[in-house]
Amino acid sequence: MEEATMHKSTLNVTPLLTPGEVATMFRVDPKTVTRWANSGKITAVRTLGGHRRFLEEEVRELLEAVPTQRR
Amino acid sequence: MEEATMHKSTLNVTPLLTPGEVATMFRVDPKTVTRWANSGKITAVRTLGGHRRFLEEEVRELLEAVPTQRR
DNA sequence: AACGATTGGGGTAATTCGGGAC
DNA sequence: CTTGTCCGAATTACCCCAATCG
Repeated sequence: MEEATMHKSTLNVTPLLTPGEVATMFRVDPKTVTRWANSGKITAVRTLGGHRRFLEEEVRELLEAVPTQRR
Repeated sequence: MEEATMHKSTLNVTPLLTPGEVATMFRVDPKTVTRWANSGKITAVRTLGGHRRFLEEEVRELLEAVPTQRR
């Protein structure tokens, strides 16, 4: 579909994830994701109300980052 | 809103298990599961804090008993 | 405005980590 | 050779309640 005929606007938005979604992906508690953000282990964007949102791309990288074993 | 109900988009979810859960399923000590991971016998993903998470699918496969013959 | 679900603060239990030795 | 246990330290989970989200 061409841009001119698209109904929804094609804004360049970086996909964001909620704390709950990130928590699900890592199999941890949402509060744990919050602690990761506070300690600078993961980038966090804030809503105007103070809630955190996370970069989907960064999350996927962090999930793949640590492979398996080490001797 | 529940995870299953949210229409956020197809969030890539690979079901993960904690060391304790895997240990319970195999009826072994969690430390033993850690040893399996360190020796590369089972795949492990890491949380940002260094804790291990295991692939549920792989665990289920490993749990499958071979009645007639092993090895 | 009102509603259910989620999140953000805190505090306190429970797991997990790593090493090491038996 | 595998497994369970011991230890201290670090990480994570669960509890409350008020605020934000959609």
